[in-house]
Amino acid sequence: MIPKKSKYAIQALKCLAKVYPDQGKLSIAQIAAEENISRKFLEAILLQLRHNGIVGSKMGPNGGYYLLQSPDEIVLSNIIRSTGGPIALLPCVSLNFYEPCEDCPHEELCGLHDVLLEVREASVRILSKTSLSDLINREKKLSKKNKNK
Amino acid sequence: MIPKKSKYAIQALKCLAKVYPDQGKLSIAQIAAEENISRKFLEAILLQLRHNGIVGSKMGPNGGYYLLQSPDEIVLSNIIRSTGGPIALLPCVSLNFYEPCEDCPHEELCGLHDVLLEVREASVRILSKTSLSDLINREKKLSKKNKNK
DNA sequence: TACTTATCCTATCGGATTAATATGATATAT
DNA sequence: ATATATCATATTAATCCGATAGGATAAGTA
Repeated sequence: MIPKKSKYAIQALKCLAKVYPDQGKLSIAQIAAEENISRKFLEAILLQLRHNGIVGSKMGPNGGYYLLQSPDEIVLSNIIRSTGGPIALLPCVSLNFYEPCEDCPHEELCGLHDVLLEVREASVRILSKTSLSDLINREKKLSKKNKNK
Repeated sequence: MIPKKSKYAIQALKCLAKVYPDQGKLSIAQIAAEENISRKFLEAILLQLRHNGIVGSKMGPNGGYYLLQSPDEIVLSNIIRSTGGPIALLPCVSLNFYEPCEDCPHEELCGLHDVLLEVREASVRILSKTSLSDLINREKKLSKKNKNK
């Protein structure tokens, strides 16, 4: 499971992506209201995203946050990792939260390790080819599909 | 991430699978020693696996635990679920730990939900086709590969 | 300059979960 | 009977997560 932090980060970035081209900038308060996220918690999240080079910010009146890359360059795997969310099912197969199993003499001989590597690769494959733009497009399609009913 | 409980369960069942055909039975103490797992913790885990119909047990001297199905019928997804390990990345896409997102008006219109469903399906596809026998076979292959070096 | 608006930053809190233990009851071989 | 093993429930200690507090800093505006 990924933490709420990662989920909120994705939601917030989706908001920023929607206003991207026109020097799109939104304040914490605006995003928090739009997505029903605790204002203070979101503040911490956006700060972290800034430290990870995903968003930029401007202080003062009329300030706010904005994307540093185009919405189709920002992919889910990157967002999840930048906010401390693990993708792998065990630390021993995690890229960013790697920790060896105690008493596993040879990781390379462990069958479970081997299978869970495959699982991680399958997950990352999907998450790293899905960008913010893709997310938005998906929602457009889903909404069309739903109207036809 | 899955809890250690699930990982230990898989290790313990792999032990039982290795002694399966000949009315294979092992005591908690034997498994705990073999796999370096806390004896008492393992006890709780095996109890849970019994309640989930995966192993059977016999009390008293010469007692112990044994598999109730053949090792190639017991798959990883089942073990993980039986020990409380979530596979999905968010509760809203989990089969066994489902919880709707608060303030997500229509789950079916959520792009993230849509993507994470794909991720879960990819993961489950692998985990539900990998049995204890497969795990053991994998380890044999890995060990051969390693000798050739 | 004074004031207001917004981000920056660090510290902290309560609650939940996790991994592990403790304790004693129950069953079954010899 | 006694020793050996599982059964069952309760408790602990540590960690993590989601959220909050409070003040510092920067930038626009009158």
